[in-house]
Amino acid sequence: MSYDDGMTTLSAADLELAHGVRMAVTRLARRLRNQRADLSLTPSQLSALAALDKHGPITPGQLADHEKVQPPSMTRVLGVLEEKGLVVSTPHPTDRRQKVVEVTSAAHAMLVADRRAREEWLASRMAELTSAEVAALRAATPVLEKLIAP
Amino acid sequence: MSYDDGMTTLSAADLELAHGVRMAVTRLARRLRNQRADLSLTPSQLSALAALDKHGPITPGQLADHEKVQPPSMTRVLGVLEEKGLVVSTPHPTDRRQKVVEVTSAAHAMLVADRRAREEWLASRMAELTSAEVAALRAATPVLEKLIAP
DNA sequence: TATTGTTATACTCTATAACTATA
DNA sequence: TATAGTTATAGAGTATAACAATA
Repeated sequence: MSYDDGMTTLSAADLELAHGVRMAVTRLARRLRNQRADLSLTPSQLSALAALDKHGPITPGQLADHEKVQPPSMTRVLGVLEEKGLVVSTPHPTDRRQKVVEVTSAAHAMLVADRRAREEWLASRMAELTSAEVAALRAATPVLEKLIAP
Repeated sequence: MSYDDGMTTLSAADLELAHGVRMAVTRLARRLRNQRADLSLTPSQLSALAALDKHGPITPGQLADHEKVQPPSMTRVLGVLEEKGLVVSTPHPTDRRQKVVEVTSAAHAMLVADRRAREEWLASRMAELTSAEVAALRAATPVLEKLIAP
């Protein structure tokens, strides 16, 4: 593959492989999303809950920053999630203006089960591959991760 | 890889590979989405425009079905796209209740340029891979496509 | 005085219901 | 009478502005 320093032009072969990778990755990601069970949450609610599960107990302001929404929007999202018993809030240990929210164990279990179900779907699809195809997939996974890196 | 006929249990190794593939594919797809230029369109508008570009001149009703929205919603989306000069509508050739909408050449060029830019970004990322890594990617692409199929 | 979070209010997007034109 | 599309209206969701509590 040619080296692109911003001055040279990418070769047609480079772009053709990039096209194939983009199409395959984009479509498989969509298929995986479609396998998601109906959790009766809006995209914003699910995204906030997953971020909270991943980044541990944080304040609503920090979560709003992470999710790139305004604080009043996060107030509403957290209100719904708390009503559903998916998050709980506790007073901030040192600053009484703030509070700290975290996912409940029920919400964590729900998220884990959902990820697991999608991975089981993918594994069952992979069960129809030849061993050479599985090997190709295994070899490519770290390469895909490397593309994501920076 | 073990064969899953719906009765046997998936092995831990199967699920581990599925986990790695899911993570890599999901994250790379997100990175690719983030590379999208700001086209000043809402997700619904962009999705409808892309579907219209792909599936040729069709009626608003067909487009609403494809996009899984109600006809009145599509009326509004198409109104915006028409105002922006991205779609044009013509009378239906045989049924005067219907009409046919299609993307303008400007909109088509915009979509092509946007895809091209994302593929150039990906190609520039791939330029930092070793030739063995590129080969692994090339070998895995048809496998990813096979997983999507149905 | 500055900051965190909430409440008040407006705007956007999509849905259902009602309407118009045509088959 | 049934169908395609539009208009009227309501329900979510998010934003900005104003407010209350605390640092």
